[in-house]
Order: sequence, then structure tokens, then C-alpha cells
Amino acid sequence: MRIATWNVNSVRQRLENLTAWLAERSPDIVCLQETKTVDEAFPRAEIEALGYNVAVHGQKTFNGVAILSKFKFDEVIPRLPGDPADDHARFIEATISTKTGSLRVASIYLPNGNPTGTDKYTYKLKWMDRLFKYAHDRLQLEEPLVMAGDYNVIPTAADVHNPAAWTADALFLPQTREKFRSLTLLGLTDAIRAVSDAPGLYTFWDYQAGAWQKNWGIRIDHLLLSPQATDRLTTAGIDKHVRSWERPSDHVPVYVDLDIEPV
DNA sequence: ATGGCCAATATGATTGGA
Repeated sequence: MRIATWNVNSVRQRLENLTAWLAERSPDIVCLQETKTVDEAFPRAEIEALGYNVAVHGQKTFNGVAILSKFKFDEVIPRLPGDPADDHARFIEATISTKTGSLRVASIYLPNGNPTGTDKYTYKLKWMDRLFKYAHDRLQLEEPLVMAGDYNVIPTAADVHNPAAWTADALFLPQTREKFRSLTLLGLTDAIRAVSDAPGLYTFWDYQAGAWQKNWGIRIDHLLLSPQATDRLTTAGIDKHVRSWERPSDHVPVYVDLDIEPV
């Protein structure tokens, strides 16, 4: 079972890259972020034609998440619990049936939080607290769980080309990193770091200032695995080459292979 | 880490992104 995450920065602008990457990597389940469209305008038919079921939770202009799956969804739940007044489309989870029980996958678009010192950063921290509560509750189920998405968190200095330039940024502030670390301390495993300690593993390069050409990257797209998923982890990787394609997203896909069979 | 970008919007300037 191959599960991936990709912040596509507009699914409609990225449809050609998305379909090319789906053919190349053949993921079974894909979590998308920043789809930037209302559900009615999501290119559902084009993706269904490639053999995927599609679950969407979008809104006008910004944000928007989705899950694609080669296997049918048993359950689809949009919105992160904990704040009914939060109208940002940043979370959707789904379950599918496997030979050893239910597999749960969440597509997460965690708030950026810049500029710091504003309500945007407060919103980010509160959202992370809600995500902690969600993870804590779901871990009680003791089932394979993959929380995949754009966390907008640089976990450590090894995950950024120039740490000094990011010390005051909402993605790298100690309080941000502490809240991300609390997720791993709950028992979730950062899949990429489970397979490699190498520096220079990035998932995002800014469009500006020639960041891609200079490899000024950061690692902010993560797949966090429950113990029952981690036990079955065989591979984790980053499709860096996708950043060099025509009209790319500023993020690239990240994926894991889990030794789990669908029904 | 901003000189340089990109996407969406009743759009031709503004907002959001990271």
C-alpha cells in the first residue's frame, strides 16, 4: 500500500503534473492540499478516469484538501474537531478496509502562521493543539493511521538549508517545533526520519529568489504514522524531481510504502 | 528568505502563500 501527500498549489493548475505523477509513482492513496477550489469545480472526472475514488473538502480561493484512493472509502469525515467556528478547509480523513482491519488516512493543511505576533500565529498554535487532541483520540483505536500533509513545520535544523534565516519564522519558532514534537511524543513516527538521517531532504522550494536552483529548501510536508502503521513501514521517499517539471507546485510529493493489503 | 514567484479574484490591484 503506497500512500502519498502533495501540496499541489491549485489542483486545476496542476492537473497535468498530477496525472503524470500518478502514472509514474502509482500511489494507492493520495492526500492533496491547497486544492484552491470549491468542490463543484474539482477535476473529479479526470481523476476518477485514472481509477481513483475522490473525497474533497474545498472552499473558494484558498486552502482545500482532498483524498484520492484506488480503494473505496468506508467513511469520509471533513473538518478537524475542536472549533466549529473554524471555516478553513484544512482537514479531511477517510477509512478503507484492509485484510487486517481498518486503515485511516488524514489529509492535513496546517496553517502557515506568518506573520508571527498576529492572530495568524495564534490560529496556527490553536490548530496544532486541536490536531494533538485528534491524534491522541485516534491513537486509542490502535489502528494503522497516516496523518499526511503540509504541516508548515520545519522540525529541526537538519530540515532547512539555512536555519539562521528561519529562526523568527512561524515554521521554525521553538513553540511551533515543540508542538510538532509533542505529536511524535504521543507515539507518531515521522516516516522520512524513520528511514534516513540525511541532511538536505526537502519538500518545498520557494518560487522566489531562485530558491530551487540554489537548493534553498525546507522539509515541511510530513507523513506521521501510528505505531500500527510504523510496524508495517517498508519505504519512504520524496519525489524531488517533480519540482523541476514545467509549471510545478512549490511543494513535491512525499510517500510511504506500508506492508498492508487492501481487502 | 527575498531582486527575482505564483494563484485566485467580477481581476487589471490585492491578498495569501512560506
